[in-house]
Amino acid sequence: MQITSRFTLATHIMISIAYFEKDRKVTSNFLAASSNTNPVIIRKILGQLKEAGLVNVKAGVGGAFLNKDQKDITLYDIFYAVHAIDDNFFNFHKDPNCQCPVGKNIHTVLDSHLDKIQNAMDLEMKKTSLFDLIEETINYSKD
Amino acid sequence: MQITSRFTLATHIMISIAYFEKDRKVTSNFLAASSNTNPVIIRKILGQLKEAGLVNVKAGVGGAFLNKDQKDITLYDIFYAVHAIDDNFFNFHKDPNCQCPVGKNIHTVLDSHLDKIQNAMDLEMKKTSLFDLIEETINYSKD
DNA sequence: CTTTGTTGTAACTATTTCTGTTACAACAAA
DNA sequence: TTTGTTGTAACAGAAATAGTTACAACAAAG
Repeated sequence: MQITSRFTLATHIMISIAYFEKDRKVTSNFLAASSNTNPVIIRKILGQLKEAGLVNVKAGVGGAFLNKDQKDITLYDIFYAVHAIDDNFFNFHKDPNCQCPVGKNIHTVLDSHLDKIQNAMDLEMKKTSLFDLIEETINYSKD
Repeated sequence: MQITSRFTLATHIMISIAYFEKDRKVTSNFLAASSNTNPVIIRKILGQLKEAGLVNVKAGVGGAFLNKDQKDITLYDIFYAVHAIDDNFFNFHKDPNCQCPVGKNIHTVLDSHLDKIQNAMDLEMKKTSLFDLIEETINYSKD
Protein backbone atom coordinates (compact mmCIF):
# COMPACT_ATOMS: atom_id res chain seq x y z
CA MET A 1 0.00 0.00 0.00
CA GLN A 2 1.14 3.48 -0.87
CA ILE A 3 -0.25 6.93 -0.34
CA THR A 4 -1.68 8.04 -3.68
CA SER A 5 0.63 10.13 -5.86
CA ARG A 6 -2.11 12.75 -5.84
CA PHE A 7 -0.49 13.97 -2.62
CA THR A 8 3.00 14.61 -4.00
CA LEU A 9 1.47 15.80 -7.25
CA ALA A 10 -0.77 18.26 -5.42
CA THR A 11 2.23 19.46 -3.46
CA HIS A 12 4.12 19.88 -6.74
CA ILE A 13 1.18 21.91 -8.04
CA MET A 14 1.06 24.13 -4.96
CA ILE A 15 4.79 24.84 -5.11
CA SER A 16 4.54 25.60 -8.83
CA ILE A 17 1.67 28.04 -8.37
CA ALA A 18 3.53 29.85 -5.61
CA TYR A 19 6.72 29.86 -7.64
CA PHE A 20 5.25 31.06 -10.96
CA GLU A 21 2.00 32.94 -10.36
CA LYS A 22 3.70 36.33 -10.29
CA ASP A 23 5.42 35.81 -13.63
CA ARG A 24 3.06 33.85 -15.84
CA LYS A 25 -0.37 32.31 -16.14
CA VAL A 26 -0.29 28.93 -14.41
CA THR A 27 -2.63 26.73 -16.45
CA SER A 28 -3.37 23.05 -16.19
CA ASN A 29 -1.33 22.55 -19.35
CA PHE A 30 1.67 24.29 -17.83
CA LEU A 31 1.36 22.27 -14.62
CA ALA A 32 0.96 19.05 -16.60
CA ALA A 33 4.20 19.81 -18.44
CA SER A 34 6.05 20.56 -15.20
CA SER A 35 4.87 17.38 -13.50
CA ASN A 36 4.81 15.24 -16.64
CA THR A 37 1.21 14.13 -16.20
CA ASN A 38 -2.13 14.81 -17.83
CA PRO A 39 -3.92 18.20 -17.81
CA VAL A 40 -7.16 16.50 -16.77
CA ILE A 41 -5.54 15.00 -13.71
CA ILE A 42 -4.20 18.43 -12.85
CA ARG A 43 -7.68 19.93 -13.18
CA LYS A 44 -9.19 17.29 -10.92
CA ILE A 45 -6.60 17.98 -8.25
CA LEU A 46 -6.97 21.74 -8.68
CA GLY A 47 -10.68 21.19 -8.10
CA GLN A 48 -9.94 19.46 -4.80
CA LEU A 49 -7.46 22.14 -3.74
CA LYS A 50 -10.04 24.78 -4.61
CA GLU A 51 -12.73 22.99 -2.65
CA ALA A 52 -10.39 23.02 0.35
CA GLY A 53 -9.95 26.77 -0.04
CA LEU A 54 -6.26 26.55 -0.86
CA VAL A 55 -6.36 27.95 -4.41
CA ASN A 56 -8.46 29.93 -6.81
CA VAL A 57 -8.85 28.94 -10.43
CA LYS A 58 -10.04 31.35 -13.10
CA ALA A 59 -12.55 29.66 -15.35
CA GLY A 60 -12.49 30.62 -19.01
CA VAL A 61 -9.43 32.86 -18.95
CA GLY A 62 -7.42 30.28 -17.04
CA GLY A 63 -4.79 30.28 -14.32
CA ALA A 64 -4.44 29.08 -10.74
CA PHE A 65 -3.58 31.24 -7.72
CA LEU A 66 -2.91 30.70 -4.04
CA ASN A 67 -5.85 31.60 -1.84
CA LYS A 68 -3.92 31.75 1.44
CA ASP A 69 -0.61 32.91 2.77
CA GLN A 70 2.19 30.46 2.03
CA LYS A 71 2.85 30.14 5.74
CA ASP A 72 -0.77 29.19 6.39
CA ILE A 73 -0.74 26.18 4.05
CA THR A 74 0.90 22.98 5.26
CA LEU A 75 1.38 19.45 3.97
CA TYR A 76 -1.50 18.54 6.26
CA ASP A 77 -3.88 20.79 4.32
CA ILE A 78 -2.76 19.41 0.98
CA PHE A 79 -2.89 15.81 2.21
CA TYR A 80 -6.50 16.02 3.28
CA ALA A 81 -7.53 18.28 0.39
CA VAL A 82 -6.79 15.49 -2.09
CA HIS A 83 -8.33 12.85 0.20
CA ALA A 84 -5.05 10.96 0.35
CA ILE A 85 -6.64 8.75 2.98
CA ASP A 86 -10.25 7.79 3.70
CA ASP A 87 -12.20 8.98 6.71
CA ASN A 88 -11.07 5.83 8.47
CA PHE A 89 -7.35 5.49 7.85
CA PHE A 90 -7.21 2.03 9.40
CA ASN A 91 -9.43 -0.59 7.87
CA PHE A 92 -11.02 -3.13 10.22
CA HIS A 93 -12.02 -6.66 9.32
CA LYS A 94 -15.81 -6.75 9.36
CA ASP A 95 -17.97 -8.25 12.10
CA PRO A 96 -15.48 -9.89 14.45
CA ASN A 97 -17.06 -12.58 16.57
CA CYS A 98 -18.84 -11.00 19.57
CA GLN A 99 -18.81 -14.36 21.42
CA CYS A 100 -15.02 -14.16 21.63
CA PRO A 101 -13.48 -11.85 24.28
CA VAL A 102 -10.91 -10.71 21.74
CA GLY A 103 -13.37 -10.23 18.89
CA LYS A 104 -15.81 -8.43 21.16
CA ASN A 105 -13.27 -5.82 22.27
CA ILE A 106 -10.87 -5.47 19.36
CA HIS A 107 -12.41 -2.20 18.19
CA THR A 108 -12.54 -0.60 21.63
CA VAL A 109 -9.00 -1.72 22.40
CA LEU A 110 -7.43 -0.60 19.15
CA ASP A 111 -9.30 2.58 18.30
CA SER A 112 -7.50 4.95 20.67
CA HIS A 113 -4.09 3.61 19.67
CA LEU A 114 -4.86 3.95 15.98
CA ASP A 115 -6.10 7.48 16.49
CA LYS A 116 -2.84 8.36 18.16
CA ILE A 117 -0.88 7.03 15.21
CA GLN A 118 -2.85 9.13 12.75
CA ASN A 119 -2.52 12.13 15.07
CA ALA A 120 1.23 11.74 15.08
CA MET A 121 1.22 11.86 11.29
CA ASP A 122 -1.06 14.88 11.22
CA LEU A 123 1.07 16.77 13.70
CA GLU A 124 4.21 16.15 11.70
CA MET A 125 2.55 17.21 8.44
CA LYS A 126 1.46 20.46 10.02
CA LYS A 127 5.10 21.32 10.69
CA THR A 128 5.94 21.83 7.01
CA SER A 129 4.45 24.88 5.31
CA LEU A 130 4.35 25.74 1.64
CA PHE A 131 6.63 28.64 2.52
CA ASP A 132 9.26 26.19 3.76
CA LEU A 133 9.00 24.11 0.59
CA ILE A 134 9.35 27.10 -1.70
CA GLU A 135 12.36 28.37 0.20
CA GLU A 136 14.02 24.99 -0.22
CA THR A 137 13.08 24.83 -3.89
CA ILE A 138 14.61 28.25 -4.51
CA ASN A 139 17.74 27.30 -2.61
CA TYR A 140 18.22 24.08 -4.55
CA SER A 141 17.55 25.69 -7.94
CA LYS A 142 20.43 28.12 -7.43
CA ASP A 143 22.90 25.30 -8.19
CA MET B 1 -7.13 5.00 0.65
CA GLN B 2 -6.99 2.85 3.73
CA ILE B 3 -4.39 0.76 5.49
CA THR B 4 -5.16 -2.87 4.64
CA SER B 5 -7.29 -4.74 7.17
CA ARG B 6 -4.45 -7.26 7.35
CA PHE B 7 -3.01 -4.94 10.00
CA THR B 8 -5.96 -4.97 12.40
CA LEU B 9 -6.59 -8.62 11.56
CA ALA B 10 -2.98 -9.52 12.35
CA THR B 11 -3.26 -7.59 15.60
CA HIS B 12 -6.45 -9.50 16.39
CA ILE B 13 -4.55 -12.72 15.71
CA MET B 14 -1.64 -11.75 17.95
CA ILE B 15 -3.94 -10.82 20.82
CA SER B 16 -5.87 -14.07 20.39
CA ILE B 17 -2.73 -16.19 20.45
CA ALA B 18 -1.50 -14.46 23.59
CA TYR B 19 -4.92 -14.74 25.18
CA PHE B 20 -5.60 -18.40 24.39
CA GLU B 21 -2.33 -20.25 23.82
CA LYS B 22 -2.11 -21.43 27.42
CA ASP B 23 -5.59 -22.97 27.41
CA ARG B 24 -6.20 -24.40 23.95
CA LYS B 25 -4.68 -25.08 20.57
CA VAL B 26 -4.93 -21.90 18.51
CA THR B 27 -5.54 -23.08 14.94
CA SER B 28 -6.31 -21.10 11.81
CA ASN B 29 -9.88 -22.35 12.06
CA PHE B 30 -10.23 -21.06 15.60
CA LEU B 31 -8.74 -17.69 14.62
CA ALA B 32 -11.00 -17.51 11.56
CA ALA B 33 -14.02 -18.03 13.79
CA SER B 34 -12.88 -15.34 16.23
CA SER B 35 -12.24 -12.77 13.52
CA ASN B 36 -15.04 -13.89 11.20
CA THR B 37 -12.79 -14.35 8.18
CA ASN B 38 -11.37 -17.22 6.17
CA PRO B 39 -8.85 -19.77 7.53
CA VAL B 40 -6.68 -19.35 4.43
CA ILE B 41 -6.38 -15.61 5.03
CA ILE B 42 -5.38 -16.38 8.62
CA ARG B 43 -2.71 -18.80 7.41
CA LYS B 44 -1.28 -16.26 5.00
CA ILE B 45 -1.01 -13.67 7.77
CA LEU B 46 0.39 -16.23 10.20
CA GLY B 47 3.02 -16.94 7.56
CA GLN B 48 3.99 -13.27 7.50
CA LEU B 49 4.04 -13.03 11.30
CA LYS B 50 6.21 -16.14 11.39
CA GLU B 51 8.58 -14.72 8.79
CA ALA B 52 8.95 -11.64 10.98
CA GLY B 53 9.83 -13.87 13.95
CA LEU B 54 6.77 -12.90 15.96
CA VAL B 55 5.10 -16.32 16.14
CA ASN B 56 5.73 -20.02 15.71
CA VAL B 57 3.30 -22.29 13.91
CA LYS B 58 3.31 -26.04 14.32
CA ALA B 59 2.88 -27.72 10.96
CA GLY B 60 0.87 -30.93 10.89
CA VAL B 61 -0.25 -30.94 14.50
CA GLY B 62 -1.37 -27.32 14.32
CA GLY B 63 -1.36 -24.33 16.63
CA ALA B 64 0.23 -20.88 16.77
CA PHE B 65 2.41 -19.53 19.59
CA LEU B 66 4.11 -16.26 20.44
CA ASN B 67 7.81 -16.28 19.70
CA LYS B 68 8.70 -13.23 21.81
CA ASP B 69 7.80 -11.63 25.07
CA GLN B 70 4.51 -9.73 24.91
CA LYS B 71 6.33 -6.55 25.91
CA ASP B 72 8.79 -6.96 23.04
CA ILE B 73 6.12 -6.98 20.34
CA THR B 74 4.58 -3.67 19.30
CA LEU B 75 2.08 -2.45 16.73
CA TYR B 76 5.13 -1.38 14.73
CA ASP B 77 6.32 -4.98 14.42
CA ILE B 78 2.90 -6.22 13.37
CA PHE B 79 2.39 -3.35 10.92
CA TYR B 80 5.56 -4.08 9.00
CA ALA B 81 5.26 -7.86 9.36
CA VAL B 82 2.11 -7.83 7.22
CA HIS B 83 3.60 -5.26 4.81
CA ALA B 84 0.79 -2.85 5.55
CA ILE B 85 2.69 -0.26 3.52
CA ASP B 86 5.19 -0.59 0.67
CA ASP B 87 8.88 0.22 0.96
CA ASN B 88 8.05 3.70 -0.25
CA PHE B 89 5.06 4.87 1.75
CA PHE B 90 4.60 8.02 -0.34
CA ASN B 91 4.10 7.50 -4.03
CA PHE B 92 5.66 10.05 -6.38
CA HIS B 93 4.39 10.97 -9.82
CA LYS B 94 6.93 9.60 -12.30
CA ASP B 95 9.52 11.64 -14.18
CA PRO B 96 8.72 15.22 -13.25
CA ASN B 97 10.09 17.69 -15.77
CA CYS B 98 13.80 18.32 -15.10
CA GLN B 99 13.70 21.55 -17.11
CA CYS B 100 11.37 23.04 -14.48
CA PRO B 101 12.94 24.29 -11.23
CA VAL B 102 10.04 22.78 -9.29
CA GLY B 103 10.05 19.46 -11.15
CA LYS B 104 13.82 19.20 -10.90
CA ASN B 105 13.84 19.55 -7.10
CA ILE B 106 10.51 18.13 -5.95
CA HIS B 107 12.05 14.85 -4.81
CA THR B 108 14.94 16.44 -2.94
CA VAL B 109 12.67 18.98 -1.32
CA LEU B 110 9.96 16.56 -0.21
CA ASP B 111 11.89 13.44 0.72
CA SER B 112 13.13 14.55 4.15
CA HIS B 113 9.70 15.85 5.13
CA LEU B 114 7.97 12.65 4.05
CA ASP B 115 10.51 10.57 5.96
CA LYS B 116 9.74 12.57 9.08
CA ILE B 117 6.02 11.89 8.68
CA GLN B 118 6.57 8.15 8.42
CA ASN B 119 8.98 8.29 11.34
CA ALA B 120 6.34 9.96 13.48
CA MET B 121 3.97 7.10 12.70
CA ASP B 122 6.60 4.49 13.44
CA LEU B 123 7.50 6.08 16.75
CA GLU B 124 3.88 6.15 17.85
CA MET B 125 3.30 2.53 16.85
CA LYS B 126 6.29 1.46 18.88
CA LYS B 127 4.64 2.87 22.00
CA THR B 128 1.91 0.21 22.08
CA SER B 129 2.99 -3.32 22.98
CA LEU B 130 1.03 -6.54 22.73
CA PHE B 131 1.19 -6.64 26.52
CA ASP B 132 -0.72 -3.34 26.68
CA LEU B 133 -3.37 -4.60 24.27
CA ILE B 134 -3.92 -7.83 26.19
CA GLU B 135 -4.22 -5.97 29.47
CA GLU B 136 -6.88 -3.76 27.94
CA THR B 137 -8.68 -6.72 26.41
CA ILE B 138 -8.77 -8.49 29.76
CA ASN B 139 -10.01 -5.35 31.49
CA TYR B 140 -12.80 -4.82 28.99
CA SER B 141 -13.90 -8.45 29.01
CA LYS B 142 -14.56 -8.30 32.73
CA ASP B 143 -17.75 -6.35 32.07
C1' DC C 1 0.61 -47.87 8.94
C1' DT C 2 -3.71 -45.68 8.63
C1' DT C 3 -6.58 -42.13 10.12
C1' DT C 4 -7.25 -37.44 11.56
C1' DG C 5 -6.74 -32.70 11.79
C1' DT C 6 -3.92 -29.25 10.40
C1' DT C 7 -0.70 -26.22 7.65
C1' DG C 8 1.14 -24.22 3.40
C1' DT C 9 0.25 -22.90 -1.10
C1' DA C 10 -1.59 -22.55 -5.79
C1' DA C 11 -5.19 -20.97 -8.60
C1' DC C 12 -9.05 -18.42 -9.35
C1' DT C 13 -12.76 -14.62 -8.76
C1' DA C 14 -15.00 -10.26 -7.75
C1' DT C 15 -14.50 -5.70 -6.30
C1' DT C 16 -12.27 -1.58 -5.85
C1' DT C 17 -8.90 2.02 -6.59
C1' DC C 18 -5.53 4.39 -9.29
C1' DT C 19 -3.69 6.62 -13.16
C1' DG C 20 -4.39 8.09 -17.45
C1' DT C 21 -7.05 9.08 -21.70
C1' DT C 22 -10.51 11.21 -25.18
C1' DA C 23 -14.18 14.18 -25.81
C1' DC C 24 -16.83 18.12 -25.26
C1' DA C 25 -19.86 21.76 -23.22
C1' DA C 26 -19.31 26.09 -20.58
C1' DC C 27 -16.83 30.10 -20.01
C1' DA C 28 -14.25 34.69 -20.27
C1' DA C 29 -11.84 37.89 -22.68
C1' DA C 30 -9.69 39.83 -26.80
C1' DT D 1 -16.65 35.38 -33.25
C1' DT D 2 -12.43 33.41 -32.20
C1' DT D 3 -9.21 31.61 -28.89
C1' DG D 4 -7.54 29.30 -25.02
C1' DT D 5 -9.00 27.47 -20.98
C1' DT D 6 -11.72 25.00 -17.27
C1' DG D 7 -14.89 21.51 -15.56
C1' DT D 8 -16.67 17.10 -16.12
C1' DA D 9 -18.34 12.75 -18.01
C1' DA D 10 -17.13 8.41 -19.72
C1' DC D 11 -14.03 4.99 -20.42
C1' DA D 12 -9.82 1.70 -20.03
C1' DG D 13 -5.90 -0.81 -18.25
C1' DA D 14 -3.29 -2.05 -14.29
C1' DA D 15 -2.74 -3.21 -9.63
C1' DA D 16 -4.24 -4.42 -5.05
C1' DT D 17 -7.65 -6.40 -1.87
C1' DA D 18 -10.43 -9.81 0.25
C1' DG D 19 -12.21 -13.99 -0.30
C1' DT D 20 -12.86 -18.81 -2.05
C1' DT D 21 -11.94 -23.89 -3.40
C1' DA D 22 -8.79 -27.46 -3.69
C1' DC D 23 -5.11 -30.28 -2.41
C1' DA D 24 -0.39 -31.98 -1.24
C1' DA D 25 2.63 -32.24 2.86
C1' DC D 26 2.94 -33.03 7.52
C1' DA D 27 2.83 -34.79 12.48
C1' DA D 28 0.89 -37.32 15.89
C1' DA D 29 -2.39 -40.66 17.84
C1' DG D 30 -4.59 -44.87 17.64
